[in-house]
Amino acid sequence: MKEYFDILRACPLFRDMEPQELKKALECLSAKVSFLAKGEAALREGDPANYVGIVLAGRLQIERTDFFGNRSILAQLAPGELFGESFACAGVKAVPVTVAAIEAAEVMLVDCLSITRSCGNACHIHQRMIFNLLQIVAAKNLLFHQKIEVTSKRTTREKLMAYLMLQAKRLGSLEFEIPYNRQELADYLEVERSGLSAEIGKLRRQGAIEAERRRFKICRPPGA
Amino acid sequence: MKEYFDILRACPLFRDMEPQELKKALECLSAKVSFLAKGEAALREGDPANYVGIVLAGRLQIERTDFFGNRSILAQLAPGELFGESFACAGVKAVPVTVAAIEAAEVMLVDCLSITRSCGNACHIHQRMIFNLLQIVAAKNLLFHQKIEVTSKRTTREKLMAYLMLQAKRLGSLEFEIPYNRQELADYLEVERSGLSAEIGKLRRQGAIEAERRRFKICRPPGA
DNA sequence: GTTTGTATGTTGAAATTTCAACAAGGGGAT
DNA sequence: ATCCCCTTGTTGAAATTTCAACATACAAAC
Repeated sequence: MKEYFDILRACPLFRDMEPQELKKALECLSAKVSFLAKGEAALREGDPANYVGIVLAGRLQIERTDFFGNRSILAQLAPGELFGESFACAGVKAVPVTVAAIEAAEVMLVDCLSITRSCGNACHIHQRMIFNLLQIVAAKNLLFHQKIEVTSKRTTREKLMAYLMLQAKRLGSLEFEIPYNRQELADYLEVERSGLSAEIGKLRRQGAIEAERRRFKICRPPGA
Repeated sequence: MKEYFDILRACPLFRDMEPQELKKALECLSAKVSFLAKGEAALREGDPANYVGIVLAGRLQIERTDFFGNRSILAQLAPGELFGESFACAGVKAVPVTVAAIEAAEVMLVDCLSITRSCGNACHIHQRMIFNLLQIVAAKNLLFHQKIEVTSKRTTREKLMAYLMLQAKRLGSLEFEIPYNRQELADYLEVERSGLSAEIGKLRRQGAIEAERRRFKICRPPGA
């Protein structure tokens, strides 16, 4: 577990914990580490929802595919971020999503009970983790709010601009890179890829944005 | 605060607390109660996000209205349920939603810090509330997951059927009542009201469902 | 009973999305 | 350089949604 110490120190689950405490916490958690190839799943739809996952390296994507094969992307995860924690904390039996690596990745899986159930000797560590978990789950909530805000727009164009404006705001610049390619962006916005490409082309020709692969620049904010 | 004691005992924030403890907790929280007329807002978009609200009576709706006046309904709240807790716990400055009463209602507002900040004398009560809050926020997360699952469908028909199937499953019967009228249902599904009405009519004529105001019956599950 | 207002259903035209299919471009492997 | 695969852009037809407008039904108020 030593090699992951620095990543874990930065993980919000262990926020405000001394190195010593983190070490103790890790002993309590009896975590196991998995290595994932690109495309492999850390959690599959239907798996039991006891586990909290922590991304140690690489990037993963939370997605869900319906009956007809339509993929919907819910969020993307970077090192230090958690997944599965909402399902585990809410006490559902099975996870309704798949968490898949979009590049080679490493994750740590922890039984959620070993976080929330206080152990005898170091109770305040568990309390700290529970409190941190609360903030993490609440922050996830905000992410979903944002996704809903974006996807509730009725046209591809509006969805795209809403998404881009949010990213611009988040990153503090009108020029930025997004973590999705076209297909993934379409699956996040819940629209058709070809229609999205068409709309990007139109906005580009109108001089509202510049777009080159994952790099975007907002030249004229919408409503102007 | 006495008159609300029974509602509060059933509120998940106070789960697994003895009446004595609940009483102590309430002293800590220094809550204030508001009475709301139909249509009045308990929380308005842009308000500071320090407060956790608890519904004491009546029903409220979490909604958000964009630039162009398009309303989007995120969830509906019944007595005992919380609102605003995610924003407060995530530490955002302002709430991005409006919580409005759809009928005369009473709510209790509590500063979130008074929940999460342990006080000197009854620490375990705060710990219990933090733990309960974690489960509540996680459960909210599931609600958003469901909404996203429904609204990610591409056609009005699919959204409607996905929503109805979820309700049927939740309520354990193919015949049930929904909490939304047509306009509200459209705002939840993120579609046009007239298109929704048209689609309901079509499904009715095809014998797939029966629908009368808020009462629905699924006669033929989709895919059959 | 009548009035009034709200909720729901209907319709046709315009706008938009989806779908399928293909073209163009980039990057890596050999 | 060539081949191959993957990503992105383009296009036209079919399907769907939106929009505006109006008809009908229902419930509460007078």
